[in-house]
Amino acid sequence: MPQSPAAQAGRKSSRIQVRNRKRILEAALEVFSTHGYRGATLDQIAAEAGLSKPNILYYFEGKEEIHVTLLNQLLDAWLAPLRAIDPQGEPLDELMGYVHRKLEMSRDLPRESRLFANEILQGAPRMVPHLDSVLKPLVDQTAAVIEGWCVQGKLAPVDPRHLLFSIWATTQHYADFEAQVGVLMGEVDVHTGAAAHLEALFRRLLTPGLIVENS
Amino acid sequence: MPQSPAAQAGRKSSRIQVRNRKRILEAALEVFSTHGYRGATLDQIAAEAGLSKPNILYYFEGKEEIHVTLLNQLLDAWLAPLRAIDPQGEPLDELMGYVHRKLEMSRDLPRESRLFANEILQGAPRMVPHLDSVLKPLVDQTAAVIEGWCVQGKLAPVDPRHLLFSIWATTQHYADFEAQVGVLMGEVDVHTGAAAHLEALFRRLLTPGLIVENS
DNA sequence: GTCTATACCTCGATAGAC
DNA sequence: GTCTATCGAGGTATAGAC
Repeated sequence: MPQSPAAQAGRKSSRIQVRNRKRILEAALEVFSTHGYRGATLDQIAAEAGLSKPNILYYFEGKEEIHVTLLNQLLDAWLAPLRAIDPQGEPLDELMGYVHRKLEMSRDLPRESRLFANEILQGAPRMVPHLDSVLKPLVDQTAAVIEGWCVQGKLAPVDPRHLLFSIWATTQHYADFEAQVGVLMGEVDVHTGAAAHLEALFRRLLTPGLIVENS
Repeated sequence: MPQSPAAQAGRKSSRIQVRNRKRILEAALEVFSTHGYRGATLDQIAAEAGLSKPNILYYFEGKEEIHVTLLNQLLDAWLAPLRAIDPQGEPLDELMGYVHRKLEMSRDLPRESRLFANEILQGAPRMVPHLDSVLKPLVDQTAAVIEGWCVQGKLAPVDPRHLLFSIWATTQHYADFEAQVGVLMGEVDVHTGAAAHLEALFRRLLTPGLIVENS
């Protein structure tokens, strides 16, 4: 009597099982990110994955488990640039590097961005525990580092958390609101313009000792 | 044979009809903004409005018409601060005033913010025509004004459209991602801190002639 | 492991009494 | 104008053959 892979926690999986789970999650990312949790259907995911609907449910207990698995699995990669900030590095370089890496992620991984945006926008019903246990400690830690840089005078005084919000908001905007950006910018190279703009925006904010030029 | 109010285009409406349509739209704003279009149900809207489900459908042709009506009706109020930018005013004051008005709208009208965010995030299927006919001309016009200010040296050189994106993204972030902001900031006064942060962020970007202090 | 068939439910919309 | 009752589509999930 074969047990569903969804139920067998620690058991070893065959290559085909691993491959199918991957295909399902890839398809689910595509569908959930464009239609939201409620708007996505198992039919769409099955079609996208090239499997039958019952076969999907052989690998996952249900729609919700697919979604939660996806969120938790992608959060690590999504937060990698934040973890990569080096407390020993040059403060301005570290933060500007973070801005540009986040912007590149919006360009290269827009589906991930929209997946999280959809979830948080609706109150993060399936992610609050994870936000609390994973994101919050990481942000607290990073905030302390930035705070230290400010005290040392390596950065202009800034509230670390609001700074992070601004970086997230401005960079992810290009992925999350792409429909609107597309209408307003037409066919121009959005990414290059955005990179230059955000470079100016955050460098001016963070550079210590800026004053108005005497004329 | 009574005709549904939904069908009678130009006919005069009774006071009770006006009131009920208002109650339905108010309820719909609450429900659509927290669950998205697909996640919202007529049952929820009916319960929120204190009416029965068929009664809702006496006033509107269907779920979609309620949503479209809501979007088109609220877009005007939502864009008011942008229209309020005065080409004759002091450039820096006009733009900083816009930033603060947008931030106050995120605090006072978070449901409107999330309603639009949900819609645009999923490709704005029911709003692209309106974005094109209403938002785009307004943005083009405002961009020209800002461009002029830059040429006159009243502002630091800046791409007007990316500037607007940054203002929208940073201010609306506090409404759209409130669930995440709440987890990361706890019970502190978010609005006051955000206002101070955005004041610094955009004033530094836009002030002409900033240089690094000689020490 | 994967399929067809189907049970069962939720939801949008309608019928028809009042 | 508003209600109860209900239809039919579409959705998640399961049964059971292969």
